[in-house]
Amino acid sequence: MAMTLAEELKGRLRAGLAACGFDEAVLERVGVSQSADLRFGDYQSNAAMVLAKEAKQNPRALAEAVVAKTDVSGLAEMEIAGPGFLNFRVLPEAFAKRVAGLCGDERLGVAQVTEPERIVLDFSAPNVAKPMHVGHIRSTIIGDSLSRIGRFLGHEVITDNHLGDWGTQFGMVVWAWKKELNREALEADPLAELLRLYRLASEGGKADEVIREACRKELVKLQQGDAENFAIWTECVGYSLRGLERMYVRLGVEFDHWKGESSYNERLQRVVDSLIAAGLARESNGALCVFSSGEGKPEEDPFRIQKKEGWEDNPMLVRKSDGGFNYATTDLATIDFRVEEWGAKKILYVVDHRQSLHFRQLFDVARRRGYDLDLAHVSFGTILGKDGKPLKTRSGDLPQLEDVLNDARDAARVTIEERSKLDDAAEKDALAELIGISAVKFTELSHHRMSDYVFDLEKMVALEGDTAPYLQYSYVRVRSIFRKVEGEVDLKAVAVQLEEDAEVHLARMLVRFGETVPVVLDDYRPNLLATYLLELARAFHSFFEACPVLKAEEGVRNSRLVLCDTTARVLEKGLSLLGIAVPERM
RNA sequence: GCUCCCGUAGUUCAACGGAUAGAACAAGGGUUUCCUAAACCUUAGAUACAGGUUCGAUUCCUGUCGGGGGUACCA
Repeated sequence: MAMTLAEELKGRLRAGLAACGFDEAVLERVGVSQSADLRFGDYQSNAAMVLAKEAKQNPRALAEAVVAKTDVSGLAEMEIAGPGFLNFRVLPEAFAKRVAGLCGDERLGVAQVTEPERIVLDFSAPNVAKPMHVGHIRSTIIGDSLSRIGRFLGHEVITDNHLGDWGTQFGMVVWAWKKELNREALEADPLAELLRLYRLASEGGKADEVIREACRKELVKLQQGDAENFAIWTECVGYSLRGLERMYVRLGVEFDHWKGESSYNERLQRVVDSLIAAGLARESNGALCVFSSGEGKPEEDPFRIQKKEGWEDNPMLVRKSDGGFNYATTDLATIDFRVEEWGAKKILYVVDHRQSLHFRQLFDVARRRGYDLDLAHVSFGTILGKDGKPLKTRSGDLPQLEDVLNDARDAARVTIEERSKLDDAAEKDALAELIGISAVKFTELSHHRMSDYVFDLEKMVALEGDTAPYLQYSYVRVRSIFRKVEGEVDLKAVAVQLEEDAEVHLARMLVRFGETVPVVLDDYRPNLLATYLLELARAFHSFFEACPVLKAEEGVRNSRLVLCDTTARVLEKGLSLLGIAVPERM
């Protein structure tokens, strides 16, 4: 029922085209989109240019005919521009009507999807043996935001933290644990001791093949059910989970499930058996592998690769020559589980783009096993240092996430001391935590997920410009107005009137919320929502400077209060979809 | 070698195939007896290169150059 302005205009335009004699099939392809530049109106359509070409007519002549037959009265003014664009300039009263509608609308103009999907969202997935580092924020923050947006749009989203609790790093930790564990250190600071053990094995393994081999053997023993290794593993996981939970609480991220790789252990043999039975896997160099299906061109085949000698096989290993399983096996078992137990129709993996080949192989094998599933790798770029080079996971020198969050909080605390209106120290501390973490999250979400991301803590916590605090501040400014309103105002009964440019523009931005949120899921791009919110906040701040609210004559005042209230609600909702909360004062 | 991703102002980032490529930071100039100046207003400044498709290309295709990733027992 909540039709957006773009949809309403599209309907009017199609009716006009029908009146010009175009048939249904043609009308289906006609769209109306937001204009990038307001000089060309609010919305535009290229229908006349497209249709004129097909009908071999003059586009501007066709446009003239369409304008004559299209009724946009009460909604917009139509004009023809450039090579034949149909531009719609929305009338202030139409915006006013829309804003009044938002006033009583819980969903703020965002329609529910007509066909809800059951979507499994796999994100964050840190390794359990190590503390979270900055490299984990992309998946965690993007995934969390996508889950919130998916749910708001009406999808059934199942979030799952697919912990790395069963891989090679555990062979390393177990090996080092047996050799070097310091019980006292473990009791004093379990995560630090676990990290020490991991590094010991990691560094040792780099230099010494014997150590690498020993670690692999410990892993195989663990995976085959060795009691001692399992006991060590259980203890390690317990410590790690407590540390991880603390981070997720701070980040405000929750999961429906924490099903780590280990929970699929008993399924692995079955997966492998079924692959063999289906003729999909065979042995090669001691390992069990899935090879190319032979369909398609070799350069598009994830199982083929060209080396100097020509095209060679590039198989996916499902069992190593030492008998251990690897994560391809686990991922296949995980797909089985998600389909069988959760009825998944779609699975999204929010994972680093470096794993794209793995996912291409995985998805192809799933297809060959007969699944008709929508599988998507929501990949993202690398985190870079200020030198422009990737922060390498293996260096061991990545800043830990906890330190980053603390630094952000502390930087926010300094700014608060300088500028805040608050005086209570505890309140300032809480605000610092909120603003610091919001700033980190928003920095992440305002970037296109595919671009490499320069990690610059100073800029992240600068707290000015295109940042979360800018948005939060605009919310605070609105709330401040409402604390000073005298008397009760029934906003739903107000006649909204838009006179000033700043009012019209703010209304325009408010109305666009309903057109913005749904497109985020088209290509899994929270940054589109982040960008929209910045633009909305900018419109509000300009309005705030140009249009006094409380001092205005009552009718104007009430109309502006509606704009203010709707702005606050859209900001609050939009930020919450990004996983960011708003303060009442700052 | 093959393959995937990325090349946009000095810097960090935007831009469903649309019109004169938007912001922010940094730089310059202004705004506060007035609802929170973490703000507003304002001045400068960019699509790596060469072709192609198109009425129209930052966007799609081809090639070149540059950066990063992946390329069988790591995840």
